[in-house]
Amino acid sequence: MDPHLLRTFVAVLDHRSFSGAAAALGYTQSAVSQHIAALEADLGSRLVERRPVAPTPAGARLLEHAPALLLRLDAARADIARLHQTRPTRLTVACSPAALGATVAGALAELRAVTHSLDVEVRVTGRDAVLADVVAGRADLGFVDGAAAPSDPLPMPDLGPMTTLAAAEETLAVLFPRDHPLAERRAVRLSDLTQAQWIDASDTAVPLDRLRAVCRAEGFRPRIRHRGTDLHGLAALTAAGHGLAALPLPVAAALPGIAAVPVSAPRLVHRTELVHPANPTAPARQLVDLLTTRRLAADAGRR
Amino acid sequence: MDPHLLRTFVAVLDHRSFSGAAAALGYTQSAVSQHIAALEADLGSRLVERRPVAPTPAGARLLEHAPALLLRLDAARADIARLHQTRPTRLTVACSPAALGATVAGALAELRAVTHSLDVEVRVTGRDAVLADVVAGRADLGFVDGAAAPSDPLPMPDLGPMTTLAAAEETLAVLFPRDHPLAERRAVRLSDLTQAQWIDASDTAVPLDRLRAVCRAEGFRPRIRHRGTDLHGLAALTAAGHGLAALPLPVAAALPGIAAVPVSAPRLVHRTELVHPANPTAPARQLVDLLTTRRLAADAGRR
DNA sequence: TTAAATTACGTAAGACGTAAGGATG
DNA sequence: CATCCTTACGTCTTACGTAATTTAA
Repeated sequence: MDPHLLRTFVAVLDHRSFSGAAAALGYTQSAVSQHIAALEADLGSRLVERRPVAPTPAGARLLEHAPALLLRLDAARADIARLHQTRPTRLTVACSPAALGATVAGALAELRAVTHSLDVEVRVTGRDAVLADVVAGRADLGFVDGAAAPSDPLPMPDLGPMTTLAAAEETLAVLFPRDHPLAERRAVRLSDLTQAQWIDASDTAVPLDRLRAVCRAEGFRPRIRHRGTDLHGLAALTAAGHGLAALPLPVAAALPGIAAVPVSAPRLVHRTELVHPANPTAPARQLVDLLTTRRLAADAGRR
Repeated sequence: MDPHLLRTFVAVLDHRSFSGAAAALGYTQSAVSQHIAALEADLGSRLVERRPVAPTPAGARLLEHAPALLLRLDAARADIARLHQTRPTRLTVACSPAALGATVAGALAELRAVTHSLDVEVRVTGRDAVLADVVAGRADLGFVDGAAAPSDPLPMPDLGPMTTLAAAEETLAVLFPRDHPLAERRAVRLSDLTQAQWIDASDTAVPLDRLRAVCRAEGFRPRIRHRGTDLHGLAALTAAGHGLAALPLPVAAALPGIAAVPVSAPRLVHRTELVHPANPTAPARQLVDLLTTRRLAADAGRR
């Protein structure tokens, strides 16, 4: 199970094609064919159904492991690379769309005010890509968002030594089209909406399986899928009646054409967490410190 | 980062010797030396200090990833192997020592009574080895134990698609020597014992870092280390005054020469969880079903 | 018939063992 | 000086590309 073979395996199933994967990876078709054959020989099962290209049951099992494995391999490499990097003058922040709210933007502004000649780059990507970027060292730190019980941490996959820090907690809201019967409500119960039409926008809004988990309920069946990280596009889909979506209230309230209604039950918040490697880069540590002291100040002020 | 190279890397640091690792892995010293050199060239850092053999900082980082990576590689292989296995006539159960209490033993007995010609094997190992055995397919399922708040799950590392099931909850107890001042108490507060002398017996008793985690306190400093899975030996160490240990009360009460005192605060239980792959073998599923119906019966009886 | 995967085969790189060479306690 | 790691080198295996062959929509 050479990582190269796993990488081509994943690419083949992503592209649903041997030749497509070959082009993407810079191999010839033949090499890709040999890779898959080698993996299948090694594991003693057919992994890929050909024409059309699709995973066999064994291939499906392998697909549950291979991406995580490749990610952690990158994480190991990045962890070591961080050791002999010289103190960098650039801070790269990976961020999921709903995490880029006032708290995060404000903290970044404060950081730029405090530091001189610090080049800050913000990459807005899907939730999984944030973690992947941080873990593989393509970003110094990341902000991920999700729904959770108040002061409960978000679940994170185990990809090596990482530290998380609560960055913000906001009211969770549901996006309705303006003419929806519930749009005028002061609040809605999420558990009443399990049978509603939802938009599967796992990169942008709170993923539906997360809603299922925090509500401990089935349902939240998607009607349409939204790819990408475009909040306005998502709002447009909701406004046009394609389905509902869950977002933090401050973000949702600023979106045009929709009604944002706070969630009253179960008691949930929208949570943003900062995640960074256990051995962060210097500017990353600076931002972490800044957010920590901010939180301490806020906590003190609240008393 | 070929898995073979990672494997020798781990072996070298385990054995603190190139030649020792070579013997263990069936290579020549030379091959091991070349493996390490190849890894170091690939990652661009020295990973191993020689004479004496020890990890460099970069090597230490890699050591946080390599074992998990290798384990998951085994997990992937085992997951696929389970697919084309024929319905087996043997059930292999991996079990940590404190998990093998009345509930687990009883369930196994019931299973043997119900099934004909089922060969059951129980492997008692350390906590981590239970997971490794299950994940790598050396056991059909495992029982792990630990301390937790009532009805809270034990934390599990993410090693792929796995299912856990609460198997038993028992009172948590601390082992004292008979002549200890607290030995006659009806109950003790764990939080009062952070400064006591403890035995580091992470394979057998509740690991000290787990106690720190559930108490949210520092302390529980080990005085002596106990390796292996021998409950009676552990009791002997405690009886001789080497230090305290935490175990489930039913197990602890049966040990000779010591006093077992229930823990009253923080509110904690000793928890045993069954862990099995998402695609379990047939007899594993049978045992899971048996335990589930048992729990349902117990829950019904309690009302 | 044609797009697409497999097989055959040649070259070049890599992996491992043997054995000689260094370093270190 | 003895132990243990490294380097040099020879052999065998493996990986990949080119090109011919087979397969399936």
